[in-house]
Amino acid sequence: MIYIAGMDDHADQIRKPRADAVRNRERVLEAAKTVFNAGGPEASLEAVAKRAGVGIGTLYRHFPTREDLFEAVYRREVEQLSELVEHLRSAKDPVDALRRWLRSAVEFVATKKGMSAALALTFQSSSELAAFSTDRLTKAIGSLLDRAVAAGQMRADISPEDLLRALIGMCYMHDQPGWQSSVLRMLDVFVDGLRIQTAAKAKVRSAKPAKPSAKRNR
Amino acid sequence: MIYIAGMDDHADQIRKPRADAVRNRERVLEAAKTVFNAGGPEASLEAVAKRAGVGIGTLYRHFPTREDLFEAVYRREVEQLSELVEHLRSAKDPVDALRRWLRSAVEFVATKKGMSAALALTFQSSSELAAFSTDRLTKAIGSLLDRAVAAGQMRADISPEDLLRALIGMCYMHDQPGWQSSVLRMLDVFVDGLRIQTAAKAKVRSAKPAKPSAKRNR
DNA sequence: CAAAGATACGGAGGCACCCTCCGCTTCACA
DNA sequence: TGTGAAGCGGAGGGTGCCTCCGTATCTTTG
Repeated sequence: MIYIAGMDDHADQIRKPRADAVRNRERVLEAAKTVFNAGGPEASLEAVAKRAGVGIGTLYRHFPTREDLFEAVYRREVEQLSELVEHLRSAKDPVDALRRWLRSAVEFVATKKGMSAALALTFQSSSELAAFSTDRLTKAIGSLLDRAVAAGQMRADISPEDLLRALIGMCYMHDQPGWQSSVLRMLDVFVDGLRIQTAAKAKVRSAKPAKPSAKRNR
Repeated sequence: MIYIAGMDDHADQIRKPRADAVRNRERVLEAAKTVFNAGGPEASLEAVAKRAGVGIGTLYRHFPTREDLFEAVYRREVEQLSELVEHLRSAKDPVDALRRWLRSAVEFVATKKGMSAALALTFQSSSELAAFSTDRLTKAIGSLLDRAVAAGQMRADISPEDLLRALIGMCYMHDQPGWQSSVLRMLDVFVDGLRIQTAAKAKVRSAKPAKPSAKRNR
């Protein structure tokens, strides 16, 4: 829902927001996206203000707390991720749909650097973004999970929260070389564990065994 | 290896370390354990010094960096965890041994609060503790894993590093209510996924289904 | 035991960042 | 174009990090 000039509120007339305020807010957001993606969620807010060409006071007026700013930056991203479920709803194999969504999530974290920290907030703070993310992502996973369970292909004793936690946890380790392939492998194991084994498919299912015998000891 | 007074180095005589230095080092360690366990690894070092009844300079002389202090506190803990493997080596079922060790690790994290952060370092820094932990824990897991693989009960395409990463990742979410049972459930799923299914055991194996149908949507 | 070094102590001080507050500027509206 | 509401910037007070060095304390030697 965007406010458009000329879209008169017939109720008490409201002053049009000042142009410079709008502009500055946008600049700060843009700068924050860059800075957070580069330096993680601990990055200096003064650096953000500087990069936005704005006083520190201005930054704090628009986003009173660090979380507010973080939230504004990553809310859209989380939404995008959760909407990915729509595309997968029509897939034939519900287990595979879940697997694919999880992989997309990993891809997402790999691309946007601040993402994993944003997701981690889900289980660590009670900010607004946390609530939002938890809700959206839980529902997203829940719908995939339900379908697979209903089809009798997946055990029913795992909640979406559980799965989300596992996903986020694994992605949180995202700064070692090779983390991505490792996580993908783990997710496959995971999904295999969730699956209800039928006699016909009782064989090990692994998507792409990284290397037949993984390197041991460094 | 502890230095004992009277245990003469026959080489160049070495001055006995000053008593106050030894005492202070110990005090700082003790204080740090408390403070880190309470406030996490970001806790104020000045608070540590204060609690130790020592100047900040003294703290820094003994432990030049935050990591040094953290390492000194948690090295012992990690060692203890890795030694737990010895007890499990004799177990009959190698898969179960692995499962048990993982559970112990979770228990460990639940008890010592700074632990999960210490473990997370493993994949995030290149501190000495990180190297030490990685080495010890990788070997610990590796030995359990190898046994299960050799017995033909577990797939071979997962490395100890992978598993460690998954474990740490899941534990990293350790500050929400109910995390522990959630993680335990996840670990069961995980081990199930690792297992090579035989026709005889092709049934879902779940240790203790938390609640038959886990709460969905909050 | 006393003197002499060697060693360690403490905390002041410089730096970076956090966040608040308020005098000054700029904008929307009339 | 005047005017007050809205917004701006950055000084300033607070906290924590870490370094540096004058002073205090300990070990050793005579």
